[in-house]
Amino acid sequence: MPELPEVETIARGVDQRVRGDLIRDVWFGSKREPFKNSPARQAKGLEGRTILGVERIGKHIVMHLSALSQPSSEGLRREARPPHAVAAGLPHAVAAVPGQWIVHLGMTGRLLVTTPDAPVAPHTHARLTLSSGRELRFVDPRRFGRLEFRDLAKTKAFAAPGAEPLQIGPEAFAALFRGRKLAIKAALLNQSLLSGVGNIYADESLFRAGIRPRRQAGRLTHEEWERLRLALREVLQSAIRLGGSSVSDYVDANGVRGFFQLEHRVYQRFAEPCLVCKTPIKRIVLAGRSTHYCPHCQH
DNA sequence: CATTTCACCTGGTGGC
DNA sequence: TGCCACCAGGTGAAAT
Repeated sequence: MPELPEVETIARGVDQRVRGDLIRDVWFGSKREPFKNSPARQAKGLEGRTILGVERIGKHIVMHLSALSQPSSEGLRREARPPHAVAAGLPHAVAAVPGQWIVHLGMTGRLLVTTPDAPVAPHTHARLTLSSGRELRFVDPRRFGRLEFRDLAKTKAFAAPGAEPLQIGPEAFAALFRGRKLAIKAALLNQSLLSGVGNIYADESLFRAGIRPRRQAGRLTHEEWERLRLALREVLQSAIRLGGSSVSDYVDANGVRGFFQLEHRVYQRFAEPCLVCKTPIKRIVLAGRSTHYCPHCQH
């Protein structure tokens, strides 16, 4: 389900509503699927900690947690610092033994802030009771999502391996692809090169850059790489502004759908006329994924 | 090592 | 209404 814009929207929404809150109690609904480390370990890492902030890294949602038994910090709640500031430097009051809860939504995962009495959806795998009276829930029918707790005192800081598409500059972007033989779309989807791009935004950015998805990544011209970098940035930023794409059931932390699906120009528009030239949109399978492009506008 | 394919899951849709 | 094939925003292990 969620790619960079959807994950960003959810992370911002969750951050807004739970930053500074204290996790009173944690409930996990199943023992196996979504847990990279055991539910017991995760509960131990979460309970009694204060949520310092929530941010997106690649397609991961990273919740920064205070050391155990730290009092809920009013200062932090008021400050409303941008999420990346939390990662950049934790305040010394809580820097001793912080931890991180890392949520990956897979295809169908949702992270929702609700009231405790809201009906519990099927496939709810985690419920965090917060001292403010809110509840944070993780719901994931297909169970491709993953939950993990990390203790920074014992492991190195979490970082997605790939570059952030919204930050990367022209030279670094070109360097990702130079010399590679795989299709440019497959390269865009490779999270160890770029982190955050998925099937929708790969197709949409290639259309906007006028590049066919099957082209060899290493054989694009420098100008094409740059067009692609800018198209990708533009498409991701627009999608974030519109709250992401709701293709079937995606909703943000407040249960609200996104609107970027209305801006899709090729994704899931097979056989429909290209919005630029009226040529029917093609659909192929590439890297095992449904792939859409305009045979006239993309070269 | 680079690249491709497939399994992992559930649920929705459309054809018969 | 039922059954079946096919499709879906992702990823990592296994195969090539």
